[in-house]
Order: sequence, then structure tokens, then C-alpha cells
Amino acid sequence: MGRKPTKLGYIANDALRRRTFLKRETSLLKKASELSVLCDVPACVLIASPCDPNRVIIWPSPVHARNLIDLVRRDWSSVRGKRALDQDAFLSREVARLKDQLQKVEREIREAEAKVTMMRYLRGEGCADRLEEVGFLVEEKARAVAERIERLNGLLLLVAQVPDEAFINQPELGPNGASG
Amino acid sequence: MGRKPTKLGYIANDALRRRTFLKRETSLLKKASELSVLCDVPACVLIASPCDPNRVIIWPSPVHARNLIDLVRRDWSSVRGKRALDQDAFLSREVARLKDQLQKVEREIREAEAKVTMMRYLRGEGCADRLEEVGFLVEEKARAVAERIERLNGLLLLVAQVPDEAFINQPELGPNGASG
DNA sequence: GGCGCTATTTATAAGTC
DNA sequence: TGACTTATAAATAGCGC
Repeated sequence: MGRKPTKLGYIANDALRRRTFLKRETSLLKKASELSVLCDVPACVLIASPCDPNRVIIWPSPVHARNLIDLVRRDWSSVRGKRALDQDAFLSREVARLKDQLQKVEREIREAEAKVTMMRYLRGEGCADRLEEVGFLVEEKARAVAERIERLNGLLLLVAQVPDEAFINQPELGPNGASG
Repeated sequence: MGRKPTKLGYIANDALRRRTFLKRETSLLKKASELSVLCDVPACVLIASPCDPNRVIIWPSPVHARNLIDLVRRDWSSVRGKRALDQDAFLSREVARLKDQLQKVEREIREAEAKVTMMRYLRGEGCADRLEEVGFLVEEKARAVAERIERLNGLLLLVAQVPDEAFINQPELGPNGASG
């Protein structure tokens, strides 16, 4: 939200990253607060301190956070991951839906391509001044779509990051886990 | 952000509150995700499920949350629990597949773009009356594709944010509800 | 009654000092 | 460099199907 569309990626510049962190941290907590108030649901945000790996930013307060965290613990110990499995199942369904959407997009594109090809056949039959005009319009559309795809790729990176195992430092999870 | 300035207070109307919760939960998690990516800091959001007091919405995933929670809990006591990474690994592969499909779509679009460019090349050679008509069709297709992609955008965000599936399928908001 | 749309408000990337 | 300002992107409240 600003002078340029948000590009999703690590901000290498230190000063810029720091500034962005402060701004976004603030508004993130504000949003969490609003959600809590508007819907009357307990919420908690934990952020690893960017400067001290052993510190965690806890919102709204360690005491409040504890209630939720205890709830999470109970969830873990009682259902033993079943809940998580449910979540993953949901994710899988979403992924399946995404695939469907992609198929549709591909079909649309093929049809568009077919139309363009048809135009090629018409080239010997006469021509209107409009051709260039219309062609340009289509070209712009295609370019816009290409840009969308580019952004999509960024989002997919986001998605891919969720299961990032590099972030997981749990020695206890090793026995027959997925890591090679 | 909307037709009226946000008034901070409990939303008594059930349907409205539910809707607001979903919208804001989504964007809150998205914001958290962005902060994580942009600044490369682990972050975690916990939200008590509005419909089930014993459930907690955990973002980005129980596994990731644990790292932060464990860090926090070091101040309180020790805890253990485990979760298989298999599901995450599976999702990782699914995401990779999705990425591949996207690449494909991208290629298709580039090809279509090339065809359009060719169209422009034909401008001096002759044209049929139907040409304008067909060109319009192509434009419409392109527009449709752009819209599909837009939709995909939203879906991907959904996936990235791992919304709480339990709440999404809830007909009722729960014990907090007040009629109005 | 959930879903998508649109008018507006909010968040923020840059720019300024 | 950090506090303010500005130009824009993003979020979203209320509405219609």
C-alpha cells in the first residue's frame, strides 16, 4: 500500500527493512486488537524479535497470551495432531480447487489463442484500420495477465514457505518424519 | 476501511460479526505473512475460534507456532508434544506442482502475446469485416483470463493463510452471539 | 444468506527535511 | 537517521443478487 504495489520478498536493505518492520508490526497488532474487540475473540500475536533471536514480541501481553497458548497445548496433547491433520486436509482441498481454477485459465487461454489464429486466416481477405487498434488492446490485456501471473508466483512462494522445514528446529520430530 | 469509518466496538449482529471476522481474520493473517516474508522474522498468530471455545486458530501452522510458543514458554515451564511433518511435506510437493502449472499458463500467455504481436504485423495486408468482431472476442477472452487470475490470487492467499476450516463451515457463530 | 461489488477508509512505500 | 507528508495500494463496510 503505497507508491508501488507490494512486492513480496525479503527486504535486503537494512534501514528499509527495519522501518517496514516497525510500521507493519504496529499495524499488525492494531489489526489484531481490532479483530479482538469487534468480534470479542481472544487473540495473540507472537513475533520473534528481529534483533534478538531469544526474545519474542508478545501481544497483547504474556498473561493473555498464556491463556491461548495453554489452549493450544491442550489441543496438542488431547488430539495429538488430529486437528492439524484436519487443517491439512482442508489445505489439500484448497489446493485441489486451485488446480481446477488453473485448468480453467488454461482453457480460456487456448480459446483466446484459437481466436487469434483465426484472425491470421483472415489476413488475406481485407483489412480494417481497426485491426491495429484492437490488436493493441488484446496485447495490453495479455500483458496484464502476464503481470498477474508474476504476482501469483510471488504468492506461491508465500504458500511454499508455510511448510518450510528449515524453520523447524524440533529434534523430537525426527524419528520417521518427512525430512530426508 | 469501507463505507463508514471503523467504529471500534463489539458487533452485536451475528451475521455481520461473522462476516467481519472472516474478512479481518484473513487480512490479519495475510499481514502477518507479509511481515514474516518482508522482514524474515518468524511470527505466529493465535485466535480463539469464535465458534468453539476449545479450539484455536493457529497461524501459520501448529508446527511453526510451536517454535515461537516454546520460546515464550521457556519463561513459564517446559512442554513437549509432537506433530508429524509428513503433511507439510506433502503440501510442499503440491505447491511445487502448482508452481509448475503456473509456469505452463505463463508460457501459454506469452505465446498468445506473440500471436497478438503478429496481428499487429498484419495491419497493412488486408482485413475482413469480421476481423473487428473477432478481435473483440479475443479481448473478452483475455479479460476473462485476467479475472480468473484475480480470483486465483484470492484463493492462493487463502491457502497461504491456512484459515480455520472449522469456522468457515460454521452455520452459527457460537456462544458469543447476541441477537440484533 | 453466502458471495461478489464498489465506495471509502486505512495502511504504507516513497519522498521530504 | 527519524518524524512528517504524500501518493497509492489494500482492506473492507454496506449493499445487491
